[in-house]
Amino acid sequence: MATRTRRSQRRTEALSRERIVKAAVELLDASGESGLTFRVLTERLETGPGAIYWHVANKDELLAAATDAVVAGAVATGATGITGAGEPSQEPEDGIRDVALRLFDATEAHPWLAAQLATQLSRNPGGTVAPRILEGIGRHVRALGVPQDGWFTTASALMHYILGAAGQNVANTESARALGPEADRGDFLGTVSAAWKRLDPDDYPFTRAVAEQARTHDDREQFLAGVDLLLTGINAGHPRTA
Amino acid sequence: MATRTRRSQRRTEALSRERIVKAAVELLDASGESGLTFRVLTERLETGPGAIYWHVANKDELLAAATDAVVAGAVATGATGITGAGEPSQEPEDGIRDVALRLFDATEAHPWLAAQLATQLSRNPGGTVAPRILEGIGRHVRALGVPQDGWFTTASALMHYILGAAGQNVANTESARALGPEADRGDFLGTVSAAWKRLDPDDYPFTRAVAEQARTHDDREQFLAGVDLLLTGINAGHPRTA
DNA sequence: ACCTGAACACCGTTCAAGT
DNA sequence: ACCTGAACACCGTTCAAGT
Repeated sequence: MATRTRRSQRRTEALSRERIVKAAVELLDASGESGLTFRVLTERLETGPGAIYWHVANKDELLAAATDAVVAGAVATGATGITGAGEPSQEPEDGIRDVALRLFDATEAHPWLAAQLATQLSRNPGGTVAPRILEGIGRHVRALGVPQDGWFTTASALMHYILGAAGQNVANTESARALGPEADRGDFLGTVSAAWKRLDPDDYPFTRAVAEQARTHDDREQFLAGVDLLLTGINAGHPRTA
Repeated sequence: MATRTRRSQRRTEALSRERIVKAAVELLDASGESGLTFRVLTERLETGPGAIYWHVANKDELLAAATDAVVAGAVATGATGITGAGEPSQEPEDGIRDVALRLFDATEAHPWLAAQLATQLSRNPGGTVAPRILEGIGRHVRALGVPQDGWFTTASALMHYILGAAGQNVANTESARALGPEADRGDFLGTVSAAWKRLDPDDYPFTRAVAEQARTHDDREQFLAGVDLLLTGINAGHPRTA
């Protein structure tokens, strides 16, 4: 059974918090939150559970680290509207749409992210995730000409909308996936739409009236429409004269 | 040990899905998601796990039912703006603020709700939770004079914002509680604010600039300010002439 | 300082058996 | 139809022991 020189050439790199978090993200991407287990993490990293606990306090911290890593990557890509030279390069509105879409796309690429963001922000709002997002949005809020005493409220409103909407998008994508390999999101939205049309007309007139729109809507477009609603409201409060 | 007539008068009511869900909500309220266990549920209801599984498919379904029950209660109270007589009774803007606040308050009364809403909507968007919220908001969106082809987008934007913001509010309340029994949310916000002020000035200029506002802000006010931002944006799109 | 791996307490879920 | 409760597979976490 050659317990010896097997795989001697490709020496396993030393365990590190970084490697553990990376493996965690991969497991989460591959099979969701329930797929992240110390057992499979242990196999994947070819160690024992004790080794992992040396680098990471517990599973909650591991999930937080995974969330933070992904958010950091999402917000960082594209340098948040400030390009190398330092010129503004885009209108503040576009900057906000940009950050929003990056977070939106991140939740699409990592379906576990949305629920995890809610949990992380909720259990540990003093953590690193909120500042990352706030900062990504905030620079543009300032550029928008919002008076300083409205900065926090404005940036928070945008952040809350983004997180809420991104979560809902994952919902649709994931549920479509759950319908089967050959089903697409159209099939799934059709199912939801049909269910809504079957609701009690007395109790759910609006939802029924809107069922058709739910079936044909584009998530990305709808997401941006919501951002624009907020932008309009924000700009109405302090008309830019420049 | 008198196995007999003990508690014969207060005969245990028959088990039912309703009783199970009620007990689940109580456990969740008392000790969070980790406090809801088939073991303690079993003790509380004086049965075996098999009995519970007769009424409920699994833990996920139980969590979904608990979430739905709480949302139903929150949205129903106050009859969603339509009083007995049938008169409008309030401006549509106030109706929206009303529904929003009810959901906001519900997440405050049931700290597990926000994260659970994200999970439920995400795993099962065809469920009952989304229609309930949509309907509560939708009636007022219609009354606002939004053209029909904008109904879904508008109501969805409001729902997403509400869910995102409510989640963040829980965050602050819970974290304050975690600081200790005598700590209030002011103590907690102070801690977060201080942490933000310690961030790298180059990486986090906005978050640092906003740290003081974070310390003194009122969650409820900020929540409503966001709703109003959206309302302004919505009304700007289709000026009411009435 | 970092890692091993057996052991522990606890979890959701099943199922043959009862009434 | 509804309930019992022992049993199963699996989970996060600990810790004495190694290097």
